[in-house]
Amino acid sequence: MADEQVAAPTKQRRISQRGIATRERILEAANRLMFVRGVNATTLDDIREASQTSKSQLYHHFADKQELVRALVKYRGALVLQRERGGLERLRSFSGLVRWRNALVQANSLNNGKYGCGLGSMAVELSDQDEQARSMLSETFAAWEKLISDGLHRMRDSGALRQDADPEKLATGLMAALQGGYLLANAAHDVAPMEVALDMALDHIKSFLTEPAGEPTR
Amino acid sequence: MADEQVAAPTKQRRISQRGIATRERILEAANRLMFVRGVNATTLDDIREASQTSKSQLYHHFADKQELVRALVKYRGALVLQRERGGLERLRSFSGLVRWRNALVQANSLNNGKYGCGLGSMAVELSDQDEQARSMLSETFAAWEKLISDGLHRMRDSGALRQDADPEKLATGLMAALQGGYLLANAAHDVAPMEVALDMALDHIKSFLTEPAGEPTR
DNA sequence: CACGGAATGGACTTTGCGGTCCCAATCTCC
DNA sequence: GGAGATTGGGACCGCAAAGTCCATTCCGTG
Repeated sequence: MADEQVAAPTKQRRISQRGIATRERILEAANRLMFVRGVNATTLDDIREASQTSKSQLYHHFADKQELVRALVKYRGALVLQRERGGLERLRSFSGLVRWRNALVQANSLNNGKYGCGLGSMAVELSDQDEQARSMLSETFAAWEKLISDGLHRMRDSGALRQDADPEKLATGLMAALQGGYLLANAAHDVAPMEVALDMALDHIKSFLTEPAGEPTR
Repeated sequence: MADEQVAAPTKQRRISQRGIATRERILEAANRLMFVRGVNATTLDDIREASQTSKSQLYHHFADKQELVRALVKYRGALVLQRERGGLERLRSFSGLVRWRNALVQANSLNNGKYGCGLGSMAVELSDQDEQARSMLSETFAAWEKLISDGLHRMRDSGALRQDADPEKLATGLMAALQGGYLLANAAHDVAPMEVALDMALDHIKSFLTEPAGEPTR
């Protein structure tokens, strides 16, 4: 968006392996720090120190803090989607959904509910102040929901889910329960609300099962 | 909490009507600005200007920015609870819940889903950086949920809700759906996800009704 | 109506942090 | 092996925003 590529002779900047590694170190540190402190409360000096780099490196790889944050949105989005793909792309049954729920709950309980969702927190903090970040986050949520709805579609196609179930809406509802659960758990410093929220959403999906399997959610 | 009241002769600071009004003006301005820009992105000068006061007033009424923010947490919490009491304390039927849902959706749709929930946004922004604010917010959420669960208790007592319904869990689930809905709506700049989320939670509650009234949710 | 404390305006100070710059080290390719 | 690039360190700059201070005005009270 900054450079016009027009017909500049050979203007592309070469980038070495070392450079890539540094950039990665910066993003990794930003990811870590901003997860626990929030985006706005994390300074570039914090990141510089944590990533063992220097100011010039930060500005060598990112135009300014906003660009770094945007890169982080992309980075974190990719991480989450990758992780979620692992847990969702083979989803074919309700019990698979329960396992998915349990994994998220367990991960969050390691922090006693603190910090919330890496994407959700950024969405709240950035949506009202960086349109570009907001739209990337919105797309990432959509992709995440699609992983879920694809699984629900498979369940519907295989007959596990009734025909009148709406995978897209069920996925949106589940995502909202997840995000709301993260938020309440973070405020309470306790995973319990997140469990209740996810169980509600799962019960709702369960009500669309063709054979109402009554297994408990954990 | 700052001053020990012990037995100091007559040490309490008198406060005039005018002083109260100014303090109120400051809080009102802070509330407005921080709602749209977020807490950290709003400066004291913004607030000073919007409230038609001066720096000395800000520091006359609040020790520092953190104290102002904490006062805002209390202020906003009181506003929300007051508003919600109006919509929930007479709750006795499922259709009352639907009306409550519609009011929230409509209010949020006026902003096209932007800004989210005044309490939820603060919870995300502050939970990881101000323990006192976090715990106040957590208590406010609990009080809000109690307004809901009280209504559900009344519904259960009157026989509208089955005995095996758990009002507290239903209320937590509904609150999570609401907060998650706000979050997704804010990221998408579209109320739709909030509607889907609330409808899911309401459907879940509906599944506990004794006579499954089939009226649509709007 | 005078006195004291509260309320107010706004200039001033301080500081944290984003952003710039320059020089050195290291790499790459001929 | 040397020219020209990229990578790197870190001092420095500038500004915006938090926070201080004091002179002045307002107002309730004896």
